[in-house]
This record gives sequence, structure tokens and C-alpha cells, in this order.
Amino acid sequence: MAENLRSDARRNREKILAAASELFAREGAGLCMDDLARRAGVGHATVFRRFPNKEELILAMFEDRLADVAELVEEAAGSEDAWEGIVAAMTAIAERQARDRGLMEAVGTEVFGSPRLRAARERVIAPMGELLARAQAAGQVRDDLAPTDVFFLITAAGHASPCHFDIPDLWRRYLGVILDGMRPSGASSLSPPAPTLAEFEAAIGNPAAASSA
Amino acid sequence: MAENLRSDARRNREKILAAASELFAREGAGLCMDDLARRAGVGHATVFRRFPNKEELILAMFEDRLADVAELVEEAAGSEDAWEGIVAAMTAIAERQARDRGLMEAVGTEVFGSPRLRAARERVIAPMGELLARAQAAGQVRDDLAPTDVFFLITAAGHASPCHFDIPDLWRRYLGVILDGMRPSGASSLSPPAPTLAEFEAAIGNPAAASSA
DNA sequence: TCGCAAACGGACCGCACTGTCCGCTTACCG
DNA sequence: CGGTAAGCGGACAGTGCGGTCCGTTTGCGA
Repeated sequence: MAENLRSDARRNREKILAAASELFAREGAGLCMDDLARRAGVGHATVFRRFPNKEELILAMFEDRLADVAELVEEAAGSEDAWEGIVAAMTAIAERQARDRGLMEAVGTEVFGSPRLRAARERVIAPMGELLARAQAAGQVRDDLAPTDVFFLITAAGHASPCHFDIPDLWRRYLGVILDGMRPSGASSLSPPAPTLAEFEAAIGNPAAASSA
Repeated sequence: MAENLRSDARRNREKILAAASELFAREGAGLCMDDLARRAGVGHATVFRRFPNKEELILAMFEDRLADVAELVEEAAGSEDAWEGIVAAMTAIAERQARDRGLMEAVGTEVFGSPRLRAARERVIAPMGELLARAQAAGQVRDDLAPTDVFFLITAAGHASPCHFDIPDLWRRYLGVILDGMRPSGASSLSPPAPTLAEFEAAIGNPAAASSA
């Protein structure tokens, strides 16, 4: 990736990456390429030399965020008590989402199903699956949840509050309700089964999903 | 509102309103005024004669949707069993949200706290508050939930799925988890208290909430 | 030090979208 | 039926954005 860039090019590349990450956290995928260039202290065109277009840059950001999340989940998967691990992972991810609009959009939104991000996505899901299976075997979590559900429920908690970025920590309230709902006791049956990842990818690829922003 | 319009003007007004409602359902607040005019079969400028600007139109749409929701909740509030009423209301609202992007954005997003929509909002919240109080008195719902929480939890269910508009009914799955989490048994304590509506309004008015789209 | 390819960035293009203007049309009333 | 004001809508203005071009600068190897 770094390839044989000239020293100034490599320096600019770092500046762009840093600025992009910062702006992506604050504005999400809707960031403006001009702002990005200004923040990085380079010309507008230099950004486009590094990333052929905006979509490519956003995908790179998403990939980056998913890698972060994968690390968090892997760490949580190491915990002795599976339920505690799940709570820790969900809390840690939601915590970051509360401060990072880009991450908010990365987990559980349409991009999550993008074929381009398949590898990153699977690296996130695998450890969660392991954790979830352990918790279910121990009777700590209802049996009808799939690993992807866990991520979607995190996003749900984040999106619950209309002022997610203005009243910090409010998400904890809704995550609390959701965590209680994930327990086996008093669990009612869930009607549509969890879709497979293949089904997600198909749905994302839909012409109906002509998302703007 | 209808005032003394000429017959053709009144006819156009209806066409615009109908087209706006339709487009708002499909595209949400991001709709394009040009598309709207085309769909209504009137000139671009005619739309702006009816609504001074886009924001005004969107607010009118939001008001309209909130009125619909108020009706749904009022109806559910009449049910004998309070819990059944809550489930019915939450399901009905989520059901509409799954088919109406505008409604999705109206309930539980930032606009929900807009001072302009205070009246409409309160008409939605009041019957839910009554229903919730009954359910809590009957021991059917955990005591630490406020009426606004219910709406935010509906939105949470809707936002859980990354392809809300592509895999219909998937929201039912996440609403199921949330409903289970709203029950009193096994309820853990919720850490940040529910903010008051005044606190929401203050948060929405924040400079930090420079929302785009 | 010199030469040159690599890299830079200001200027520019095209597009989409909101909002305005103004000459033309049409409903209504006497 | 004819005068008139209300209404209409195509054309235009302004803005913000993604993406490209091309003359200038700069790092680097010979």
C-alpha cells in the first residue's frame, strides 16, 4: 500500500489519512472532500491522487473501523464469563459509536453488508459468534440470537436516542433494555429468523437500496 | 390553510400535498423539490409558491406523520390490557416505519425534539404515557421507563437492521428482543435517567447538532 | 549539481439542487 | 364577454460538491 512513494508523497498520505479519520469520526460518510483536504493541509487534488474517488476513501475508513471493532471483540472473547464478555464487547463498541459517527455508520448499516467489506466483516463476526455460542451453551443468552443480531442490537441502542451525539451516555439506557431482552428468561419467540450473511449481501445489492448521502 | 385559493391553485395544492407525502415516504427528508414538482405534475416554482422553502415542507410532512402516529397510539390506548396496547402501538408504528422513510425520520430522530413540532409531539406522547402508566401499575412493564423511551425503542428496532427497507419484517425480530427487555422480570437498573423533553429540546438546539442531509 | 519524473495544487468543469424572476395563462367577477 | 389579478412554469441565478487538468514545484538518483 505504501509502495514506493516519494518522501513528500508519503508524508501527505499520512496527513490525509489522519485528517480523513478525524473527519470521518465527526461527520461520517457524508464528509466533504474539500474540508478533508483543508484539514490535511494539502490541495484538493492531492486527496484524489491518493484515493481515486470518495467512495474508495469511505470504504477504506469503514474497513479501518471494522478492524478496530474486531480487536475489541477479540479482546472481549477472551473473558472467562461469556456473558460478561458480550456485555463488555457491546458496551465498548457502543461507547466508540457514541464518539464516532463513522463507526456508527459502519456497524449495522447498509455498508456492513457490502461485498467489498466481506473480509473485515467476517473478522468481526467470528469472535462474536464464538462468544455468543459459549454464552448460549451456558444458558446466559437466549438461543434464538445469531452473531449478526448482536451487532444490529448495538446499532439499535445507538440509534435509539435522537440526540446521540448531544446527550452522551444516553445510549447506555437503551443498551440496558436490549441486554435484558437478550437473556433467556422470559424470552418470547422471535418471528423472522436471522438472515444469513448471503441474504444480507443480496439485499444490499438490491436496486431498491439506492442510498443517497 | 386552504384560504381563498383559486380553483386551479387549490387543485395544484392537493396534487403537491399528495406527491410530497408519497415522495417523503420513499425518500424521507432528503427528497428533491424538482422530483416532487414533476411527480405532482406542476412547475417547480408552483411548489415554492405553496411552501416558502424546503424546510417548511418537510416540517409539514413531519407534522402530518406525527398526527398519524398520535392516532395509532390513541387507538391502542383504548385496549383493555395495557401491555397488549403497548405492543400493538409499538408494532403498528414500526410497521409503518418499515414502509415510510419519512416516518422513520420523524419518530425518534432529531426532528422529534424540534420546538416547531412540540404540539404534535405532545399529542403523540400523552396517550403513550397513559398507557405506559397503566402497564407499569399492573406490573407488566419495568418501572424505569418513560413515555419517550418507548418511542426511542421503536426507532431502535427500526434502525437495527441494515436493510430495513429491503428485508421487510426484519424489524419484528429486534422489536421482539426489545419488548422482552421492557418487562419487569430480570430488569437490571438503567444508568442514565430518561431526559425530560426540555432537555431534548436543549440538546437539539445545540450547535453541535449541525445535521446535514 | 543537474535533469527529470513524480508529485503538487489552484483553477476549472459538470452536475444536482434550492430558490427567484418575469412574461404568459387562466379563473373569476361584474 | 371582457378586464384583471391570481396563478403558472420555464428560464435563470447561486451554491456546494465531486472529480479533472495542467503549469509549477520538488525530491532523488545519476
